[in-house]
Amino acid sequence: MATALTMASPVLAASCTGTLTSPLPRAQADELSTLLKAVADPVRLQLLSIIRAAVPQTACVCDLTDAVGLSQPTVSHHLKVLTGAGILTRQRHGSWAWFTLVPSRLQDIARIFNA
Amino acid sequence: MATALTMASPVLAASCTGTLTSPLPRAQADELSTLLKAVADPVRLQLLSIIRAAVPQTACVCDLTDAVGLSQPTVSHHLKVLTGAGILTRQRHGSWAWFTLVPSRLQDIARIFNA
DNA sequence: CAGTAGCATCGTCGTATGTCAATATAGACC
DNA sequence: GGTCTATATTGACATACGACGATGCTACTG
Repeated sequence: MATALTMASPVLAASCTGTLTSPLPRAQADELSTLLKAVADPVRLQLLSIIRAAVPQTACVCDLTDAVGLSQPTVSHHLKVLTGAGILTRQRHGSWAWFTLVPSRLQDIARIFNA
Repeated sequence: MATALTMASPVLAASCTGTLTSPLPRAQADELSTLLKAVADPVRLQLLSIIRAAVPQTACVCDLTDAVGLSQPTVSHHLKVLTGAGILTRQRHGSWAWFTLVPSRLQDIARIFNA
């Protein structure tokens, strides 16, 4: 029963997410809400803020697990949601998984409410 | 069991919602996510887009109910969530309830991901 | 004072979501 | 190969959320 949001690789277009300037058709509203739901969670906001503050905007799961004080599977789940929304990218270096911010994706969200 | 989000009058500070520039404490992440959850729903995005497109950025429940094709109680519920988040204001004129956009509140959301 | 129209609230139901323990997988190192 | 470490997946559970029908509440209208 994996929803689009829970899939690992990005399933949302990296651009063309739309704005609120004109009445949204339901399909586009669904797409936008999927992106917004990804960031509408306190833990995921914390994870994003931590990764964003890192020198290269990158962090591994173990660091993040310690930072938010939740179990490793839970953190892994949240990172999967963010990755599925195209907000993070995942890279394996050895045993570690490094998650990197996709700034343009955050701009997409900002643009929804700016335009 | 009314949560903060379901209350009618705005319960979130109209400003000072924070950004992702530095690691967020959990309390602030909760506050931010409450605001974001309000807009992370396809129906509420549609409602906002419709109100935003209106000439004075205002609409009544009956118009919105027709536009999104859901029951009146459901639309009323969504409007309550948006009002509780400070994104809409409610005004009764006679029998009608007019909901008006609060543009600064949308800017608050944009600012989270711009900064 | 009815009666009606517009909106809000209540109670309920099905589904989605967040969390964890347990387990599986992948890679490093001996 | 065997073991340990880091991460991912699975299954189960409690809670939150979105939808509706039924009902309550106002305010206009006769």
